[in-house]
Amino acid sequence: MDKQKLVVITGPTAVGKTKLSVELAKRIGGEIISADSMQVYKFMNIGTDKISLDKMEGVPHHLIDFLDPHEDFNVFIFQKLVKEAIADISSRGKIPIIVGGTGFYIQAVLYDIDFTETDEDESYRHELEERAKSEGVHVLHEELRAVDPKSADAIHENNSKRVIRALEYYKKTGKKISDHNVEQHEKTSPYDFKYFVLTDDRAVLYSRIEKRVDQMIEEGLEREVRELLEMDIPGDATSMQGLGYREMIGYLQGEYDLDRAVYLIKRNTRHFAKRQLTWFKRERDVIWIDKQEFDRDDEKILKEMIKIYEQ
RNA sequence: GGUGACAUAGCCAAGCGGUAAGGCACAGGUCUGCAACACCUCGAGCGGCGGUUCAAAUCCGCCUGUCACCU
Repeated sequence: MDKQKLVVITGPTAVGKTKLSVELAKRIGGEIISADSMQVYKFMNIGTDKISLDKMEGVPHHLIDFLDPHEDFNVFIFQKLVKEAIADISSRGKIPIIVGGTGFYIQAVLYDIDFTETDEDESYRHELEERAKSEGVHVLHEELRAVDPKSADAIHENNSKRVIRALEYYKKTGKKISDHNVEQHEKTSPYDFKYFVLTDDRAVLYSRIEKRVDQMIEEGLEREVRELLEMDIPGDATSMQGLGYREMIGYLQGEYDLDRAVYLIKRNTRHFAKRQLTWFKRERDVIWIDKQEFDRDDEKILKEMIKIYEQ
């Protein structure tokens, strides 16, 4: 049986994925699945630059605007929902188009990485988090070295999140996460996919980011964040860690003024874009679309993408 | 015009005679259940010229620039 066809459109934030994806969906008979860790949340529209209903132009969008901001979200949940969405879309004879900038999520789908080996019980993780605070991460890193030296080498000891996860994985499965990673990395994709990564000149990208942040402020990001706080969403919720939200909260709580908040949002978004680019550079099987080479003309870019898609 | 202060990397900033802290930005990178997360790596020889000294970013002189005050 032929593999399921799949199109991925990604790239750094503000590169212009959204508009292009709707147009592509219309031309190839596709539906869009968002691969964005923040656009899943309801009531978070301005800061996540969520696509509006009329801009969807009738193209169905999945995994967007459905989750309450109190809820947690992560790759594992994402992966499960995406599989359902893909099945749903293809059952209707449409092509799933995954659009979004969360590289880790895309990878999880494309290579069907297995995250299911550990259960839901988080008590051991909490215990490790406590110990990291009281005894220091260094101790945990040494413990990791004793059971899984490869991971200890790969994970810097300051990176407590990853040290803890590696330890948790070992405790729960009796296996080394480094071995698991190697296994998963060797997997071939169950899909017949085209993985497009949009990019542009760095300076152009950065100025687009700054312009977009200014726009968000004009559109009322402050009000949006204030309303979320009034809904009693804790500042440390996954949703509130999103770019723009976290910084606005600092401002609303009086830690700094609005100018500082805007500066921080711009800076952090630039950093984010850079990290995204770094991520995609090391991914396999990506097709880079440098907007500069197409005179930043969507029509030319679409033609190129469709040409590649039909191969 | 005069008097005084200051001039150290893209920005902020230590240094006070012994061979340039740190922070931010920028750049590069790691990532397999929080990923819009978390984490790592990374630069100059001190405004210019001359002098003192074994040794000067550090002391002296002149020049240039900036700021402050005065006329």
